[in-house]
Amino acid sequence: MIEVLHKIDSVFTIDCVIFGFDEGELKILMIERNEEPYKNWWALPGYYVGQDEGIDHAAERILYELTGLRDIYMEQLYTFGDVHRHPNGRVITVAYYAMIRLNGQKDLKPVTNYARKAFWAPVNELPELAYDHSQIFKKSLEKVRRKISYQPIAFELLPEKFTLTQLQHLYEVILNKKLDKRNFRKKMLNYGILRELNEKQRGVSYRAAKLYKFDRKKYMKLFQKELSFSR
Amino acid sequence: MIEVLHKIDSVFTIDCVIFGFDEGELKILMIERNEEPYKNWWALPGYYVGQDEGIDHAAERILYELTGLRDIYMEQLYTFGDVHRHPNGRVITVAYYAMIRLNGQKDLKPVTNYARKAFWAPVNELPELAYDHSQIFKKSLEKVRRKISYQPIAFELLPEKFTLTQLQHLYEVILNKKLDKRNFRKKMLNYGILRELNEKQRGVSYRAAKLYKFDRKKYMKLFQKELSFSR
DNA sequence: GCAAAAGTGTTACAAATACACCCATGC
DNA sequence: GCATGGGTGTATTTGTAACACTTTTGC
Repeated sequence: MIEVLHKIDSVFTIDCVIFGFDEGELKILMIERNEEPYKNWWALPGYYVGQDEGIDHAAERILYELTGLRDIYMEQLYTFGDVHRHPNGRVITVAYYAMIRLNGQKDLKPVTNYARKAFWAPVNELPELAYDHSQIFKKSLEKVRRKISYQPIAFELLPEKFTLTQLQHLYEVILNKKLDKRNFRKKMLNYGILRELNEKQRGVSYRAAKLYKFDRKKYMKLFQKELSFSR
Repeated sequence: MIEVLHKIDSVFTIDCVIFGFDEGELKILMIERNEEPYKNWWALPGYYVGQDEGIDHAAERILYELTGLRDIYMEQLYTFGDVHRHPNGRVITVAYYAMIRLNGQKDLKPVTNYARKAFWAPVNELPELAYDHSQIFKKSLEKVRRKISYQPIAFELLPEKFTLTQLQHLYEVILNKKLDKRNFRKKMLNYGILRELNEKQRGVSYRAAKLYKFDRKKYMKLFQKELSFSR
């Protein structure tokens, strides 16, 4: 018989990985920290979980306080609990992630002064982040890559109306590979989850493309049939 | 500006979902609790995380203390943090899962007396479990179902040497559907990750089947090529 | 010889891939 | 008229699905 440890309190936080797509680039929502440790460093929006709140709810609250974004549906990614991940001692964090539409630049205004500012950063040009946030970011990018191959999460990132080429570019950016135009369009249209609109692009100096909408209802009907863009 | 909560301690635990396969049934490792709350109830092996240990390490320690099993590689499943999931107050738990081989009945001997005993229970006949463990179990079963469709985790559950029929039965049990014998064998052998042995089943009262081994090296070479048994 | 499971191939259909040219528009 | 991206079809290959009978073995 070995002696059993008794109840031990730990400090507990949430970090949010929020993806956006803008100017043909995949971006991630960052804050600039205004407190020690890692003062002035870039970090994922994250903070302590309250004693009396569920963690899903805490994630939404924290994201709002640090960035001003509300009502973002996030999913849990992973929990990070290395002993030395936080310089002040044992802090366990649950990472959440979401993909959102950047239509017309939603205002990013931290409601606390724990963050000096919040901003979108291209995922390809990130410096080293505070704590183990670089690792958390890396893991969420892998997750998004896997997930986009079988679920229509790409639509969350695009404006409501989009062209097939925009959609394809987004897939290419996330999967980091070129896709064949004809095959991509054939496959996408075959799923039957896009609704063609009676509308075209405007203001482009070349042939205007048709606009499409993601048809959530039709998608829900297929439901089990998962999309596949793995190859 | 709203006021920001300050550091808040939470109680933090790990729960382990361990799958096994025996007598043609999928089983899960349970303990019978010896302490309040939920004294005498069935529960997943789980306990408090130490102040100075990483959570992955804590998972291994806790599984050992409650069941006597050592060196089981577990993966993280999900973190459960509803406010009311634990009657004694706020307790956040990280669930881990693993699939293991039950060769010759490994001894199950709790090293603490927090568990009265540990035992294998068929997944189809579980009663309601302590805390939210029924929910945790349900989520891990879904995960295993998804994962077996694209990764060779089935081999972890079988004895080292097995027949194709045993392998097929395991897939059928986990996926909860019948598979076609000829197609299954064709597909499996085509992957090239099975090594045929110069050995046959013994002690059966019908035509003895060839035995196979999972060839981990060949699998690692394919690596990216994920197995598919989704339909 | 019979019960019980092992073992085996073909055909039909669906999905994925590779591949190149003309079209519409704004300037 | 030219630059730019929009839009389209076919042939090939690959993978999946459906399907039934003979063989081996222990008793």
